[in-house]
Amino acid sequence: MQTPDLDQLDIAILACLQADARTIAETIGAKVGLSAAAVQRRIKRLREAGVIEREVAVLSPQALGLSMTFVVMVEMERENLAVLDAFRRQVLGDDCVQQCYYVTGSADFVLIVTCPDMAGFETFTRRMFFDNPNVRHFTTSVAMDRVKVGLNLPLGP
Amino acid sequence: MQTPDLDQLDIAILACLQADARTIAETIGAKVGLSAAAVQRRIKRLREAGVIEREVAVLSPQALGLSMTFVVMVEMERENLAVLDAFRRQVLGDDCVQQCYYVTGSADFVLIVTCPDMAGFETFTRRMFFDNPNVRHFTTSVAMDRVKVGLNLPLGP
DNA sequence: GCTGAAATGGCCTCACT
DNA sequence: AGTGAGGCCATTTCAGC
Repeated sequence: MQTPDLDQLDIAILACLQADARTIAETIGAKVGLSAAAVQRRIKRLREAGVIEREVAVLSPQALGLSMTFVVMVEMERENLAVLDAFRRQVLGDDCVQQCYYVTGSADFVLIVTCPDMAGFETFTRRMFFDNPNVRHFTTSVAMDRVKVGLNLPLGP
Repeated sequence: MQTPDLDQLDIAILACLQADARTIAETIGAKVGLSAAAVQRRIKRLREAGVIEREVAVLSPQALGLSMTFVVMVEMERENLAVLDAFRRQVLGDDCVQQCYYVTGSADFVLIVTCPDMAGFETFTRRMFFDNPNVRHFTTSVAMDRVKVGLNLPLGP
């Protein structure tokens, strides 16, 4: 990543695309005051520059039977690189883990986990935590409501 | 949401689209063993049924100068509906807040926050927490690494 | 260099089989 | 569900600013 000189037009285009990637160039052009061709040229440039990392379909967790979300704070036994890396790999390979952050503070990792039900989550905790001697402690919070699920980054000043 | 009878072909199509929403129907068809038109018919159905909620561009936080991510646990003063709803609205209107979950446990809310820098986060904490008498306590964890940022839901059995 | 207008080409859509 | 005609949209080209 090297060239993030984005003008206001780029920002406006990005705002449209992160709201709806299927917005046609003509519509965007009308909003930002550019021709459709110019919009598409900029989109192509933004893709190649990596400002637009990818374009994805957002699926409904409910429709897929994944109605439960959990926030889990994980504290590791000893913070050496090998242990942390092993846990990273385990997290990356587990489909239940939607997100994982390696953080400062009392916990080492924060996980956002989705499961079909409570039983699924128990199976998850077993394979992820109880079977892992390097996990000292974990704290689970059940998400009663997803107030905000951020896919959009704040744009503009 | 009422009609989640998805067969294996639907699942396979969804897997393609949540990896890359720009995958053309012909390519998907070759993978799953269907004609392009059949794939598009299914995609249309999945969109109308709400299984595909939307299609969005994923932007690079770095490219937009949002290099810092925080996990914040928030504890409210008194858990009455008015206070909680007010906080919800505040969260929804704040661009720094990427995600927010209302959870069980010692904390009431878990926030995922992105800011350009530490100063930006301090400004955020002031307007969101210190200026809010209903916030009893909050704990910040700085994300040193985004190990996994889940946009993909686990598909299949 | 970036823009807008027009021509080309690709993909989606729809009617029909 | 597959096939093919039609239409829409992205892409390229070219001239102008």
